[in-house]
Amino acid sequence: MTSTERGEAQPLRPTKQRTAVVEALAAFDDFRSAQEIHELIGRAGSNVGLATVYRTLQKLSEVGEVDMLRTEDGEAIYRRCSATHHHHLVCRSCGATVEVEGPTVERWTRSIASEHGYADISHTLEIFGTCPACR
Amino acid sequence: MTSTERGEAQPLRPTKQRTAVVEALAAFDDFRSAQEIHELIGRAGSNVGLATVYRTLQKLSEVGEVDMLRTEDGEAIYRRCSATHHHHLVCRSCGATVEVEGPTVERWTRSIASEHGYADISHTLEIFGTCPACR
DNA sequence: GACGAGTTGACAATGATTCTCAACTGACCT
DNA sequence: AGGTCAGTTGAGAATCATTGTCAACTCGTC
Repeated sequence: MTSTERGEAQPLRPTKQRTAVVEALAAFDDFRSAQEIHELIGRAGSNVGLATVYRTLQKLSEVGEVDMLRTEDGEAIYRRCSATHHHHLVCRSCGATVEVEGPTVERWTRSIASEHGYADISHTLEIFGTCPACR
Repeated sequence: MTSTERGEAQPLRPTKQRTAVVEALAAFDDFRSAQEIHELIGRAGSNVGLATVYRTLQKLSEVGEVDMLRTEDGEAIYRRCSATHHHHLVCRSCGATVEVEGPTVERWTRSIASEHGYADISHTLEIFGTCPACR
């Protein structure tokens, strides 16, 4: 098994634009659409093409630097994230997000899957609710 | 609290078109896109407008007769389903789907959420893997 | 057999995302 | 410093799922 096989994702070449995206991501805690992020970057003074924002977010999410999920209507939204496997607890009204994790679900999904003979398991899980501030 | 408030979803008026969609849904077990379903209906002899297929699937999913989920690239896919709350175990390569359920996750999400003060909880969970037939 | 709300279909419109391609840039070599 | 080249960028066109529009139709009911 060579070490290059596992899609090592060679480090992205650092450019003005990528820096701008990363900085924009640092500015909020909830999930935002690519367009909103593009907007933020513009507002912050830099000027990065929308296509580039899309490309960058895509790459960052492949590398695991950002989480990507889909809104109800299929729009992709992004957020910087910690490197470890985790899920999200998202406020339905203000979008406030908490990263959550725990062995319970991991164990459950794995056992359910193997019960049915499925291998090579992965899963997605998002929890929605109303946060304390929005009650 | 009146009984009409909770979006009771009055029964859909039965039409040729809706019947055709429901019949098409009966013909497969995995998730299909609206366009594929439209295609199937055509192939089966009926002729239903694409917009109608979209509208119907949307309504059926509101009523809980079909499950809707999003592919990696944001496309909506549908499948008839049982009425009870459940999740899916989907084969990554052939799409074979098993409905799964269990108190474990339900309990876990509820407790995680309330730990963080979130109320009025809901969640989405999909498990992906390779089914026995595709190993 | 007429009426009215719900439904349909053809097609336009929307909107997020991706593609295209020529121009630019960063890292590296000499 | 100049040369080279793969990786990157931007502007706008192109794609494609999905939704809106609106006049014509249909179901159940009177």
